Amino acid sequence: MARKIKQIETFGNFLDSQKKRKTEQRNEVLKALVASGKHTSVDELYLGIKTKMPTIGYATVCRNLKLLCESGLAREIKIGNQKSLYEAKKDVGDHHDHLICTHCGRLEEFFNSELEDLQEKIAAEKGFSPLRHKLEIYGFCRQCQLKEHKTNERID
Amino acid sequence: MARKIKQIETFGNFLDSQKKRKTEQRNEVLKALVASGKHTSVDELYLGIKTKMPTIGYATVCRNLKLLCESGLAREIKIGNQKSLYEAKKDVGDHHDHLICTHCGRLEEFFNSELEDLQEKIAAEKGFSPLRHKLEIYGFCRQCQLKEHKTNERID
DNA sequence: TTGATAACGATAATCATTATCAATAAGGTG
DNA sequence: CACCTTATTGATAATGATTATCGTTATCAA
Repeated sequence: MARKIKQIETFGNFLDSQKKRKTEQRNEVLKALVASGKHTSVDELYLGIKTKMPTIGYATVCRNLKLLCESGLAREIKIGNQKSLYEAKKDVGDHHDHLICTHCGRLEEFFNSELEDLQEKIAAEKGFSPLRHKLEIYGFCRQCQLKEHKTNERID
Repeated sequence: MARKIKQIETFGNFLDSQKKRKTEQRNEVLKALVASGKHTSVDELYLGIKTKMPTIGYATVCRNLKLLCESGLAREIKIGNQKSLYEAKKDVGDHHDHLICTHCGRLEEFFNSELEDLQEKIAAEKGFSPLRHKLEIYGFCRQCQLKEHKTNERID
């Protein structure tokens, strides 16, 4: 077991560069996130890691997910007041936007380079030097369009 | 005093259509938001309204700001874990996106129809029927680019 | 090996927002 | 107008994810 993951080394280099220490917990959080392969809540990761490392604390998982985001290996998805979701990036610099169904909560990713270029252009026109962005498009997914014919969307 | 604002009537119609009651508090919240003419926090609106209506409660301001959003007369801006900001829309259906300076917090609005169209197209390709979206572009504004020459910001 | 201290685990604190609930008032009805 | 139903209010407690705190533990450079 304990298959080596290429991200472990990247993370290690990041920790070195920041003069931060390497710990079992940090590796476990990274491995759990990569293994999940999806948008995952802190709770789910916490419970998963607890089976291998029963002593780990919730705050440690939170702290180290934030650290992974700083390292560029993970990304936080935060929508409104909902709890944060985290996901591992396939590569540093990987990026995508989100389509969110307001009816069933389905979350779909997309990437469109035309859109990226256009945003770059718009920011430049306003004198901004853009670093990153967050685009969420809300609507009804295909399934919910079929199932529901009312359009009286109500969010609360 | 009490200059009539055209939004009062629109809001009244909305309340009628939803079989909700017209109250002094609802009008005051709407008027305060329109008068502020900017992105305003609940606290600021609450304190402002309190000078004219000392008995109003914080929860009432919160509730009615949400209601104004439902009516289409206002919009909520929520970034990360920060407290919500609200702004009056000039017209129902008015929409814009945001450029946010990660250094000084400057918030700038923009609207680009090409961008809107492209998003519509992308959503349709994925089978989504889009209702609204939220785009935030983070980076350095012009002033902060001049002041700061370090580029130690993380890109994702 | 060891000392300084970063990181940990457990838990309390934070803080914007939401829920609760008794009192009030909107607005329809007679 | 007086009455009644109940939506809305104001005050405050509850919520809940996240962050801060703090004593203990573990990393790692010397």
